[in-house]
Amino acid sequence: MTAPVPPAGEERRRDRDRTRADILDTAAAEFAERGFDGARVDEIAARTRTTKRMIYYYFGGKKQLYMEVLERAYARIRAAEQTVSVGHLDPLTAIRRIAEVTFDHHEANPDFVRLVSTENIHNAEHVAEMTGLVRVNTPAILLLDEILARGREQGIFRDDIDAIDVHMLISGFCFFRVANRHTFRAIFGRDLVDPARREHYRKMLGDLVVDHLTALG
Amino acid sequence: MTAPVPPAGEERRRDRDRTRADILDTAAAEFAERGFDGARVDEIAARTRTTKRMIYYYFGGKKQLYMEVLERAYARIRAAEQTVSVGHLDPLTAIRRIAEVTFDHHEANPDFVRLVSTENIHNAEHVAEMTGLVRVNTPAILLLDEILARGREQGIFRDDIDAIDVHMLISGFCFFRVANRHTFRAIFGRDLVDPARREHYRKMLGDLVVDHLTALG
Amino acid sequence: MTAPVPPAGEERRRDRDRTRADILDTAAAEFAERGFDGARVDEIAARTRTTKRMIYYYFGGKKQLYMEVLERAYARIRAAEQTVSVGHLDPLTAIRRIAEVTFDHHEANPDFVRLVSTENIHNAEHVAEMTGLVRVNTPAILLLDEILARGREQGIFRDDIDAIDVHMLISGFCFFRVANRHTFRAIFGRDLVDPARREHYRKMLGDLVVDHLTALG
Amino acid sequence: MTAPVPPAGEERRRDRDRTRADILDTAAAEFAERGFDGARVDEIAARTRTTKRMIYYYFGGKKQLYMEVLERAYARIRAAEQTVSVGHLDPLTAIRRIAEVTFDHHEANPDFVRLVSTENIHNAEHVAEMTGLVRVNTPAILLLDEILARGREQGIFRDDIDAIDVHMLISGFCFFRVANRHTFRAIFGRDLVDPARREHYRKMLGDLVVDHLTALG
DNA sequence: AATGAATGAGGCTTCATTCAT
DNA sequence: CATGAATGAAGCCTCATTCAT
Repeated sequence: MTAPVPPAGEERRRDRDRTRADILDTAAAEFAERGFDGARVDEIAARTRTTKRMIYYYFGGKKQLYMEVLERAYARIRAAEQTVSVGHLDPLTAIRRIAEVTFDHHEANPDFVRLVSTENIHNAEHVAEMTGLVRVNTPAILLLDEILARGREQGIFRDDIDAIDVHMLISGFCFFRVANRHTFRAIFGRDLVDPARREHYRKMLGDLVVDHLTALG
Repeated sequence: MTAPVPPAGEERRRDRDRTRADILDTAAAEFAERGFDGARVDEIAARTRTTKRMIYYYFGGKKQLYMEVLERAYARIRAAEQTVSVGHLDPLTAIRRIAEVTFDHHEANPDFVRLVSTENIHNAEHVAEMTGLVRVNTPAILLLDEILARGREQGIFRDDIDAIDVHMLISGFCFFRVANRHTFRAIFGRDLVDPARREHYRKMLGDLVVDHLTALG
Repeated sequence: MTAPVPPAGEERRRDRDRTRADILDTAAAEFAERGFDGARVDEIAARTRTTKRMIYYYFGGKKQLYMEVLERAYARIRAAEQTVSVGHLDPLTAIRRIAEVTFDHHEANPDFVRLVSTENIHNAEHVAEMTGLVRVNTPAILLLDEILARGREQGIFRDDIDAIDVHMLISGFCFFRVANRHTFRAIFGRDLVDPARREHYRKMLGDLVVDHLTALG
Repeated sequence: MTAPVPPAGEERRRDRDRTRADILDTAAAEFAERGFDGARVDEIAARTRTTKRMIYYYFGGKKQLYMEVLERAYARIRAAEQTVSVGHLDPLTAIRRIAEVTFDHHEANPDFVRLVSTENIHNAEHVAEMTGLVRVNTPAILLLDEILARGREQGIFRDDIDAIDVHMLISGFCFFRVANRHTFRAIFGRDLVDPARREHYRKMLGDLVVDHLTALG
């Protein structure tokens, strides 16, 4: 009875979503590559399957496009964090695991790092407008909080460092290594992202955090 | 009534230097505030005692002006580092002192931090062209190197971390705290540069470095 | 529970008419508010129960929509004029009555005034295409003509002023008061449409016409 | 001793002024022809000796250009009015003279009329921003005021009509005749600006004002 | 009869830079 | 040594309209 009529609506929606995603991917690359002001809407359009007009049709403008790119980038890093389950690990191992995941994600997503750098040059004015980012990011803190609490209960962690401090320490290390890679290399002659040194820095970060947390304070 | 005959050559040179310095100061603020692409030559000129034409006259263009700004910013931070004399201090105290000086300089010079962020968005292409920067920056590494060597001799420092790693660790911490202040605050609700938390982070950095260097590795 | 079977044809037609009327009302407001070039098809659609696509479906385009709006506006003002019956009045009273009706209609329909202003900026090119407008407007002149004739017969009206001149005089007064209200107020500080001055101007117009028509010429 | 050096500065200024005037003239024509929203910056530029860029250099933007056009148009009509000296004329003749001057100026400057129509479509928002227009326009009222006062003293003018009312009456007549010329012609078949009818309307206006002012009220 | 998605053409504006003296 | 005037190229965005079902 029900003829296999092409599900026009759905197919269109899929097209629409694909086009949007295409634009978002391209825009993410362009914004990461050149920053907000350096990025060109024409260039994004040219690297896309569609036309410049579609950017305005789907996103409204350069700024809104940038904001969706940024929001998606944050969502992804937090999603990656959520995949690690550390509930069953002892505090030391758990904290090391989190450091490693963060390290890996920054390394794998230099564009995310560059977007965040760009956003800070703009004083986080766009992020400030994104209600929802707080919600998306708090799980990361809650997780650390729980691990730190367990560590303190066991008497192995100092107690003058809170979850946000640990997050800053880990993120700062990972972020700087990727974000400042270029000036660092130009000035000190060392490529912080050289694969040959990857394990060294990955371990260094874990040690660093553990050494500090387990020190006497 | 009788005006003193102007000692033409010298006074002109002084004028020239003053104008250049005026432009450089203004440009530093503008580039730090908005990044390279966001900065406007017109805006720099407007905030200056002179005219836009002079920027081209003295510097050649936006890019060259930016490069001089950047070069001066690096020279200043390294000069600050050179003022500390740690030769007479024991390795632990010396390394703590260096961390503090770096911490203080980043805090006091957020514009430097923003310029370096901007430069990294541009893949350090300008810094790469600045041949003198390596020379200006190596003393910082040499100093650390000497301290680390002393510490290792005394058997109190681990030996799998070199001077550049320590520099990265210290700079990364100080840099992130200032550079990512805005997104961090928007997302986690904590102002990393809040004066009330200044001592906490300053001590945290020192502990961090020392805890790690003195751990067993 | 049992929905009444829709009398398809008629109901559809009614739907159609309602949608058309909805669009026309909204478009009238938008064109009056912003002029032809300032009006936005998107905006009209947004203020409507239907979608932009329907505007093209029912009217063909912006220009045709504008023309229907204009035609309807003219039809309405002339219809209002037809409601007054002055055949039984003496010429003086009749002419005063017509002046008042015109005055009232302009005051009550500033949108009509603005549409006509807009149309004149376009050199009445649309009105010129509207073949029916002449027919719809001649009764107004014929009416005046008849009154003037009676007045002249009675020896109370001068004879160097014809019906079209009187119409121009009355319309001009009423039109200017509404159309140029804004510049007049900005420049001379007087709101010509202030309710407190309404009777003054309404009487002034009647006097004006009568004084002139009954003068010796 | 003083060589006839070309007065560079002055010459340049003259060039500048000529270019500005060229743009203003062209813009006045374009804005009058098509209204604010219908006018095209590109079109103005094309009809000019210079380029589109110069419009932004000299005026800042479309809106500012429009405002300067409008301001100049008002200044000109008031300047024309100031050229008539009516102090020595008896009130009746004086008021007739003013009506004629106004009539002539509207006829000679249809662009002024169209600009004012356009401005009213925009609710006089630009005129409202022009401080100074009030000052430029009040002399016209003061002049009328003085004539009306003299007429009343002599017992020949009614006293329920003030200077602003008279100005409205005269302007309204002149303005409508030019502004609504096109719709009027399309609908009633009469060209109000036909030279053959010029004297008729010019006299009609004078009579109208005088008949009304000298009526018993 | 009705509609959501798409779009080519053109709009206004801004930028770093150079010209001409 | 210094400068006011000028500008080509490119930027972001909006418009009325049509496509494809």
